[in-house]
Parts: sequence; C-alpha cells; structure tokens
Amino acid sequence: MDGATQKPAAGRRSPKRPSMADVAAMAGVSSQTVSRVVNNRSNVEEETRQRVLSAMRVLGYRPNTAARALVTGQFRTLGLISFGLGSFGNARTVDAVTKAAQRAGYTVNMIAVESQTERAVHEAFDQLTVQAVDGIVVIEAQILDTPALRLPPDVPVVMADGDVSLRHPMVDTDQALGARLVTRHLLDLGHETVWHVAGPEDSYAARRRAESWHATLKEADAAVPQMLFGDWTAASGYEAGRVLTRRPGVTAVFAANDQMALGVMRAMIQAGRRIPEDVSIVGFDDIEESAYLSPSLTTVRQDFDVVAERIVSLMIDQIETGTAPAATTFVAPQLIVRESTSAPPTG
Amino acid sequence: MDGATQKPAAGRRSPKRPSMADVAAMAGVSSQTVSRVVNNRSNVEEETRQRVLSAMRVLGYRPNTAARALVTGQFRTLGLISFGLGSFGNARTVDAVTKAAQRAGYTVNMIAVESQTERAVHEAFDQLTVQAVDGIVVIEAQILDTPALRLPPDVPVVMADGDVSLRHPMVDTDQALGARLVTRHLLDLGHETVWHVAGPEDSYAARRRAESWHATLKEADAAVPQMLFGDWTAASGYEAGRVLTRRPGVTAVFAANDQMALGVMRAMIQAGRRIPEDVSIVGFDDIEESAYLSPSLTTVRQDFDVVAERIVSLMIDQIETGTAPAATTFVAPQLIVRESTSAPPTG
DNA sequence: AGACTCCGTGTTTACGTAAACATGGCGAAG
DNA sequence: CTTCGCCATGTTTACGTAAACACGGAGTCT
Repeated sequence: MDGATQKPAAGRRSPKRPSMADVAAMAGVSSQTVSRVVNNRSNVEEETRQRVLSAMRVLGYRPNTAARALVTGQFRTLGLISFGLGSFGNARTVDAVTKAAQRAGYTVNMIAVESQTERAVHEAFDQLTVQAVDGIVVIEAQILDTPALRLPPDVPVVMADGDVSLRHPMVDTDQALGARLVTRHLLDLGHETVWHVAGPEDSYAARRRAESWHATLKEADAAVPQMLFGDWTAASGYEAGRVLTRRPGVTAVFAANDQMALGVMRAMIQAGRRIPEDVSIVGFDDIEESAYLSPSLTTVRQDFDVVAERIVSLMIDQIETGTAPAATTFVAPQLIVRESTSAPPTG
Repeated sequence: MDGATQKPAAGRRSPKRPSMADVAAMAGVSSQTVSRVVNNRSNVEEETRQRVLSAMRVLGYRPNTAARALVTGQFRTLGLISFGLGSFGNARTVDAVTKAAQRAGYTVNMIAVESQTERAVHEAFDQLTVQAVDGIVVIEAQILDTPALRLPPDVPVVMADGDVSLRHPMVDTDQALGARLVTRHLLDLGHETVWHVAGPEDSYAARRRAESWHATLKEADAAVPQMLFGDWTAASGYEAGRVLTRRPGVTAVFAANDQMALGVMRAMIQAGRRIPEDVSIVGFDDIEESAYLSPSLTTVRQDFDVVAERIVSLMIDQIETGTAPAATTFVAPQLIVRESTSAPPTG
C-alpha cells in the first residue's frame, strides 16, 4: 500500500485495462514476477504471491491474450468448421466438442460454412488460420477430399466424419456397425429384406451406412432392394416414403437418420399402413423426439460425447507433440429398440 | 527475383511462419508498406502493391492476429455464451448469430456453459474476457439477473432472451405475441379455454409466453385453468400430458415448445384421444419435425435469422461507437397452422 | 571454512503488427 | 522560378507478455 495507484479507474468506459506493469508497480515487484504468479510458476515466495494476487484483484487485472499468444505462439483455441447446426448430429457434435475443449482449457472458434463449395471451405480455413487457432476440427466435410484442396500444412487438423484415406486423423461413430445392427435386427424379426433410404450421396456417413446395409443383406442371402436417396430432411424422407408405399412387399425400412424416418412414417401412415404391424421403420441418431413419437422410433444412438472427447484429445496431442497419427478411430453406437419395429405381417 | 529466399520451407512442419518483414525483404520494400497493402490502404502505388502481393503469395504469408490485436486492441471476435446446443432454439440462434457475425467480418468464440449456476456463468465470462473478444452475446441466461453478478464493465454485451430490465441491450422474439396468436387461434376455433404446459419457471421466454397466454384468456373472458410446468423436454411434456388426460374437459393444449407438445401428443394418443378431433395441440418453435408428425403440429415459428442479425448489428454498433442502447428489440413470430388443431368436439 | 547449488527475484529482449512521425520528390499555384 | 503541399514510402516506437539470462543470498557438501 504505497498509494501508487495512478488510475484506479472505476467502472468508467475503457480507461485502458491494467497491464502486468501496473500490477507489478502496485505490488512492488517486477512484471516478470507478476507473470510468474499468473502462470502459477513454483518459484515465487508465498508472501510475494499473495501481494501480487491482491494487487491483481484490486486493479481488476486480466491477462492480455493477444500479447501472450504473440510471445508463446499458442492461442489455446481450436477452430471448428461445420456446415451449420441444422442437423442434429452436427449440433450435438459441435456442442460436445466445445465442452470437451473447454475441459482441456481450450476455447472454440466456430465457423459455419454456408455451402459445401470448395471456395467456401477454403475461405473458412483462411479465416481460421488468419484468425488465431492452434488446430482445426472439421465436421462432416466431404468436399475436403478434393485433391485440389490444399490445406495449410502448418495447422493440425482432425476430422469428424470424413473419408478414411485422408492424411488427417479422423474420429467418427462406427457407421457400418450401426447399419449392421439395424439390418440384422430387422432380418432377425423375420423380414425377408430391408429397404434403405440413404442420406445424400456425397456424405461419407451416408455412404458407409448404405454399404454396410448392403453387405449385411448379402451376408444373409437376402434380396437387395433398390436404394432411395434423401438429404437428411424429413421432407426428403417423406418423398422417399411415398415412393415406397407404391412398391409391393415393403415390410421394413431403414432410414439413414431419424428425421427421414419420420418422413417415411408420415407417408406410410397417410397411405393407411400401420406401424409396426404393416411396416417396421428404423432411423439413425436417436434425436430426442424419437422416443416420443407415436409409435416411438427404433433407432441407433451415437455417443457424441466420446467422439468429441477423442477428437479433442487427438487435437491436443497433435498441437503439443507435433505428431499426427493419420489413423481413424471408430466409436461404437448402440441399437435402441422401440415400438416402430416388429415381426412382419403374416401372409 | 533476387533469390533472397532464405527458408523456402516446403510442407515441412513449423519452420516458422513468414512475417511482414520476410515479405518486405522479398518485395524490396519496408514492412510498413506491406502492412499498408494488407490493410488495403489507398496510398500504395499499384506496381508496389502487386510486388508485395506476389511476395505474400510466394511465401504463403498470413497476418498474425495476435500481433495485430495487440497493437489495435481489437480482435474482430465475438464471444458467445450459451447453455448448450441441446435445445432447438439455442442451436438455431447460435447458428444464425455465427453466420451473421461472419458476414460482418467477425469470428465467434463459443462457450457452452454446462450448468446455470452463477459460478459457471462467471467462469464463462472470465474465460471470454481473458480470451480475446470485443463483445459478448449471451443466450438465454436467466441467471444473469442476479444482482450479485458483476459483469466486466468494459466489454459490450448483448442478450438474446433475458429480462428486459437489464442494463444491456436485448433482442428476442416477441414471445408474448406468439403466445397470444396461439391462444386466440384456439379460442377462435371455438374452444372454451386453453390449457398451458409452460417451460421452466426460471426461463424468461417461458414466463412471457405463460403471462401472455394468461392475459389473452382473461381478455376473452375465458376460464384460466391451472398451468403445468415442464423443462422443455419431450419427456416433461409427456408427464404433463398424462396429468391432462386425467382432467375432464381438456380440449385444447398449448405447450411452450414443440418438444413438450410432442410429449403431450403421445400421452393423449396413449390415452385413446384423437388429435385434433378430441384434443387440439399447439407447440412453439416450429422444429423441422413438426411438419411431419402425424398429425402435423400447429406451432409458432420464430425468425432466428432476423434476431441474430439484430444482435450482431447491435453488438457491432456498441463495439465501434461505444454507445450502449439498453433497449429491447422484439421480432415478430408467425403462427403456423397445421393438422393438430381443429374445432372442439361437439357435445 | 570454502566452493557449489539452488531459489527467489530482477533485467533485457523478442514476438509481429500498426500508429505516428519523417523524408524526398514532384506538380500546382503564385 | 520559387514555395507549398501532397503522395508514396521509410523509420521509429509502443503494444503486453514470457523466455533467457543475470544475480545475490542462503543452505549443503566435503
């Protein structure tokens, strides 16, 4: 308390935030000692530390991230590129990644790319690398596969849902396992085969689900009906459902996500089919609504929290050690059986 | 082309990113001139500019945000505090705010607060102000009302959904109007009164919807039935719905969001009630699924894009001019009439 | 008892950028 | 023909922090 407070500055507007030097002056130490206290270094005497802490409190000191990042070269920030929070899976992933990153002491800088054009993705990358991030998480970006797309080589990247062959590590739900569980479930119930409403053709997740559905049918020597395509929306599921109502012998439908399943359900119900007595329907994702539909929807639940946890830890490994294990991690999903599936109608 | 490239550094790992000085050396100008080119200042001769641009391209130069922020005091980044992307409204708002911010040249730094405790919110604020943001957008934070909560006074704040009385500007959907539209719609159909399943008591949005429902019934001289409370989830709506099935004379239910409405629907259907013949049900939000439920759900659509646009422009006004108009902006929602509402059963 | 070590602290420096100020040349105005 | 002023560019400086190095004093080992 030597009364050296020059600009105490109450709640006024921006009379310049106090710096380490201000804190140092008030505590009667060098700014380096303040730095040591802020960073929890061991070699500061307890009494000194307390004096510094109290000065920090009095002045309302907050470290300046820009200055710190400038000198350390680290931002403790992750960039996150996604294609909108519209889809349930994306929203859950973004949410989980954000929370996992926070737990690891990182902040998340989000970019929502409006379209899947190469240019848009490129711009997003530019914005992030110009911006200050230590690494970039890309969610569901099929376009990145384009060989022409040159990612900045000096920033670690982890992908959530993408192609396995890329040179970046990837973490995803085991889509193939999920689709297999669904298909086997329906076959085991006695259905002769299973129809599939797939997601968009350029989605890796959709493709893997479809391939696994196909393979599982083959293994079981079941006929493989022609696949229909949607775009993840309930509207597209509804369209596909209307097509299916006109095909004879459809007793089991596997939609690649819950929203399309909902659309299929509506089309079936409008056509007078009962679910599950006439047609069994399965979705994928387990959105919150699925348990409360009438009938409730059998589906596959992905463990987004585990996926996010792995993404973040891979990211941080890369940032801190520089290693880039270009491997793929799959997280097992879980089949949730509800009311929308049953044995096929007899006769 | 004087061959002065010292460390061309192909795709190797982190051989130090080029700085303005490197670009300047290659282009044969001072670093200040490079700075002028980067910032699109007018007073640079075209030929010089081209030489600098080409050097930047060759070296793969990217401005260092930390250094720039350190000297300008601006980060061109908005902090965004939300309570998870689980709810549809939050996810849509975050998505829209992110996109609006991007259009304005700002990046969004997201913090997902896990719990609504004062401590958690405080930590989020700390993390953001320690982190580098020019302003903070808070989504649906009832807790901020606590008088004890002292926000850092030197950072502009805009709230999305909160109490009107606060000293920060706020933007929100006109919840009262939405609830009034719903209630009037049901009364106009001939229902004697409307039951209400409200959101959590500590949510301002829920409270405003409930108050408006109440007021509209009063105005119409309709009886005001006892209100039920949920927590926005379909599960809580289902519980409320089961209670309602036991009450006599329930012909119209207004749930404070679509997911609770879905829960109510399921409870009604399970109890053998037909929708809308026996009971009309209305939700709020217009989630994508609502149009494809069977029956499809009458609901209220919020214009999240407009809300986000206003939030961001208010934010940027505050940042750039320093003014803080502590006013509230309401954006009108829209009633979407679908199959789940009709005239009450006769007799 | 003397040399050696470690601990708490201070001093100097670098990080990359943009603002502020400085400079020289060239055209316009008198 | 001189002077003024503007334009393109260069030079110097400040931003706030942490790393690197420096230094004195107290304890330890022989």
